[in-house]
Amino acid sequence: MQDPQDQTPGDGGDSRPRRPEQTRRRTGGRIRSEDAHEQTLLATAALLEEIGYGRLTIEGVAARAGVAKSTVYRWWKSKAALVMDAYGLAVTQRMPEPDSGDCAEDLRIFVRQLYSVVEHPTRAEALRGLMAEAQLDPEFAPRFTEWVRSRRQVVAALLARGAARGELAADLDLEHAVDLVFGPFWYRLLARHLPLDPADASAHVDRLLAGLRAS
Amino acid sequence: MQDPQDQTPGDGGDSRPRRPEQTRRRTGGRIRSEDAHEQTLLATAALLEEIGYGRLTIEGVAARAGVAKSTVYRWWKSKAALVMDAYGLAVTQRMPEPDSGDCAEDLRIFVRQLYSVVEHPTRAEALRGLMAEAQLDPEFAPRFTEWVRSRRQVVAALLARGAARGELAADLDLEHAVDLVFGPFWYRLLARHLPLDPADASAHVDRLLAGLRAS
Amino acid sequence: MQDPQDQTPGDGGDSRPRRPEQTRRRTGGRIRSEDAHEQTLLATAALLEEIGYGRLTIEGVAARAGVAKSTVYRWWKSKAALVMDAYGLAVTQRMPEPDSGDCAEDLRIFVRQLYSVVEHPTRAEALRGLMAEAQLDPEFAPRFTEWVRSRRQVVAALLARGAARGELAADLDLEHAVDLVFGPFWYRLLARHLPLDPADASAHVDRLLAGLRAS
Amino acid sequence: MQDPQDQTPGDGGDSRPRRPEQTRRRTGGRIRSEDAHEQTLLATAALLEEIGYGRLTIEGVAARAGVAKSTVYRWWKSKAALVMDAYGLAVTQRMPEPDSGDCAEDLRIFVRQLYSVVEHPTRAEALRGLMAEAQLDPEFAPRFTEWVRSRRQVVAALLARGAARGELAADLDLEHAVDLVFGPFWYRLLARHLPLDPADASAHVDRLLAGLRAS
DNA sequence: TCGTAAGCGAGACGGTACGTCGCGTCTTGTG
DNA sequence: CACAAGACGCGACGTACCGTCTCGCTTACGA
Repeated sequence: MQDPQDQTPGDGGDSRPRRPEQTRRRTGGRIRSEDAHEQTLLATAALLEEIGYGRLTIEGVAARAGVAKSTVYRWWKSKAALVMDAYGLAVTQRMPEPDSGDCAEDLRIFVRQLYSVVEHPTRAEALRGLMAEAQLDPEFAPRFTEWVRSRRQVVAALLARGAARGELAADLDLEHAVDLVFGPFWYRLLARHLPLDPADASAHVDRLLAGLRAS
Repeated sequence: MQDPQDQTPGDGGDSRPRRPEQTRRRTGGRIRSEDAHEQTLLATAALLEEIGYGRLTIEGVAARAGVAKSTVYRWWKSKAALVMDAYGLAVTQRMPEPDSGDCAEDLRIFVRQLYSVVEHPTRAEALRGLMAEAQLDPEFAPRFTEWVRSRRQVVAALLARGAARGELAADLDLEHAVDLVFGPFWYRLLARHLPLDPADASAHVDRLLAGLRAS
Repeated sequence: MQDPQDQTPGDGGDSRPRRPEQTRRRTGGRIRSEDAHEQTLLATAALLEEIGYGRLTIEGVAARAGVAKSTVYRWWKSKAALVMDAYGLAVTQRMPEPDSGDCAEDLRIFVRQLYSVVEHPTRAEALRGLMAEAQLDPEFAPRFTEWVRSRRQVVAALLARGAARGELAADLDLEHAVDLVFGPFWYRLLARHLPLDPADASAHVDRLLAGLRAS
Repeated sequence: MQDPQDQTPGDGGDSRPRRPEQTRRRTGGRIRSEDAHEQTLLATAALLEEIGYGRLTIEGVAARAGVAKSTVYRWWKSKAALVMDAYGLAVTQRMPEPDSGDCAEDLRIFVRQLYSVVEHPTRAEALRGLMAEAQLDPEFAPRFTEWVRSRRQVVAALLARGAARGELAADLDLEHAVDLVFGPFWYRLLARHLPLDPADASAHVDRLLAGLRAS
C-alpha cells in the first residue's frame, strides 16, 4: 500500500496519514503500542474470514482484538482503510512486477496472479468489499482509486516496455490497453455472471495480445 | 429489469417477486395502493437525486413519500431492491436492442447508450450503488446478477447475429466478447481512475471490432 | 357476565353492547356467523392457555381462529373485552350464590370458591390480566368495575341476610366488610408476596367472622 | 425502593441492580453522566403528570430528556423499572416508619399516609400502572413483589412491636394482619368500586385493631 | 526525577436507522 | 350486510453501530 521506506520510524508501517506529516512532534508521550496495532489487524483479517466484509464492524474488530474502539479510530479513519491495511497488502501489493524481456510472458504472469485471487475467497471478498466501499464512502474513494492506479502502473510499464521492443503495436493506447486487462477481471469478480476461473487467464491474455499486436 | 410484457396490468411494472408467483391469490384483501407505491418510487428517485444512494434510507423514503415504513418493507426487502425498481428501469431498461442489420452499427448504438449514463450523474451513482450493494448484501446479489445477465443477453444476441452474417469471426467466444463490452465500462465507472467520456464510446467499439473480426 | 335472557336472539349471547340496543335493525344483510364468533372465543381461550394474557394479541386471535381481524373488532372493542367474554364467564360468573341459612357457611362456600381460582393458573392469569387492563385502558375500566360490583353484590347480600338473622353485628358496615372479603384475596393474587393457598380460605373466613360478629 | 443508606453518594438514589453488585469494577470507562440520568427521571416524572402511565413511552421520555434512547435502555430495562425509580421512591419510600410506642397510633399514622396517595392523582396512577405492569411483564413482577415486601415489612415490624408490648393478641398471624392493612387499600385503589377516601383511613384502622386485639 | 504528553483499556454518551410488531381502519372481493 | 383477506398509516419497540467523549492508568521522553 505504501513503500516501506516512506514510513516515519515507529509508525508501524501501516498507519494512514492521519497524523500530521511534519515528522510528528514526538516530545514525550507514550509510544504507540505495536501490539494493539497488530492485534487489530489480525482481528480484522480473522473476522473477514469468518463473517465477511459486509458484516465486519469496527466495534467487532475492537472487541475481538481486545483493543479500545478509540484506539482503532485513532489509526484508521474507516472500516475500509482498516481492511485495506489488513488485507489489501496481502492480496495484491505483493503481486509481481514481471520483467522477463518478453511482454507476452510478463502479461501472462501478471494476469495469472490476478486471477489467482479467487483461490482465496476471503481475499476476493475483501476486494469486492473495498470496491463497494469506494462507491459508498466518498472519503475512501480517492484512496482506493489511488491504489487502483498503482496497480495499473505496473501493467502500463510492462506494456510500454513491450511496445518499445516492438512486440506491440506502436500506436498502442496504453490506458485503454490497461482497461482491457483489468476491466473484464473486475467485471466478472463483481457481477458474478460467470465464474472467475484462473484457467481462463491464458485465454484472456491470448485474445488480449492479438488485439494489442494488431491495433 | 423485467420484460415489459410480463407485467400484470396495473401492477406498475415493478412488482416484487415476493408475492407468490403469477396469478396472486387475489381472493379478498384490500387492493394494493397504486398511489402509495408510486409515491414511494418517486420519493426514492427524488432522494437519489438529492442525497445520493449512500445516504438514502428506507426511513427517509417512507417519510418523503408520506407512506408507512412497513408499507415499503412489505414490497421491497432492501434499499437496493427499491432503488433498482425506482431507477434501474429508467437507467437501463429503456436501452435499445438495436438491430440495424449491421453488427458494427448495432454495437456502436448500444455502447453509446451505455456510456451516456454518465451524463446523468444520479443514474451513474445509482448504478455504482447497486453494484456496491450487490457486493455487500448476499440476498440482493443474485437479483443484481440476473439483471446483469439480461443486459448481457442483448449484446450477446447482437453479436451472434453479426457472426451469423459473417461480420465477425466464426469461432467467436461470445461470453468473452460481451465481457469486453461491459468490463471496461464498469471498470472505469467504478474505479474512477479515468473519467468515463461518452466520446470514448466510438474508440472503444472500434478497437473491440478489430479484435472480434480477427479473433 | 350477562343474564342469558337479555340477549337479542341471534346475537350470540356474548357480544358487547356495541350494536344499538334497539333490537337491531335486521333488514337484510348477511346474518352473523355463529361460527366465526365461537371460533374467536375458542382461539382466545386457547391462546390464553398457551401464551398468557400479556402476550395475547387480537391479531393472533384472529389468525388462530381463521377469522378476519375486522370481524373481531366488529364484536369486541378491546382485547380485555374479548378475554372477559372468553374467560371471565367461565372463571367467575358461575360462582355460587350460596344461601344455606347460615351466614358463616355461606361465606365459607363463597370464599373457598374464590380461592379455588388459583387451581386454574390460566384463569388466575386472566383475572390478573383483566385487572391490569382496567388500570391501563380507561375505556375498559368501567366495565371491569361493573363486574367487580356484581361480584360484591353477591357477598353483600349474603352478609345482609346474616345480619338480619342476627348472626353478625347489627351496625355492620357492609361495604367495608365486603372489602375485607375481596381485598386480601386480590392483594395476594396480584402482589404475589405470598402464595394464594385455597387451604387458607377457611382461616381467612374465620378471622373475618370474628371481626364481623364483634364489630 | 432501597434503603437510603446503601446509596453510593452521587448515585442518585436510583441505581439499577443491573450493574454488578456493589463496588462496580470501575477500571476505566467514561463515568456515568449524572445529568443524563437525572434528566431522564425528571422527564419521566413530568410525562407521568402530563399523559399518565399508560401513554408514557420510553421513546417519549428519551426525547423529553434530551437523552439517547439507548442511554435509557442502558440503565432501565423497562418502562416499569423507569417509573419505579422516578416515582416509586417519591410515592412511598418516604413513607414513615412510625414508632411512637403506641401500636394503634403507629398504624394510624401509617395508614393515613398510605391513603394520602390519592391526593396526588399522578402518584395513584403510577401505583396502578406499576401493579398492572407487574401482572403483564414477568420480568418486572419480581422487582415489584420485592418492593411490596419491603413495604409490608414496615407494617409487620410495627405490629410485632405492638404484640410484644401486649397491645395486640399474642397469637397474631402477622402476614395475615399485614394483608388486612394493604389488601383493602389496593383493592379500592384498583377496582374503583368505591372512592378511596383518606378520611376512611381512621375507620379502617379502628376496625382493624378491633380484630387484631381480639384475635 | 519529575512533569508533561501521549497511548491505551474501558465504556457511557447522543445519534441514526434498522427491521419488526401490533394497532385500528380501510377497501376489496364473495356469499 | 357479514365476512375473509389483507394492505394501509401509524407509533413504538428494542437493537446495533456509529463516532465522540471522558475516565484512570501506563509509558517514555526532555527539562
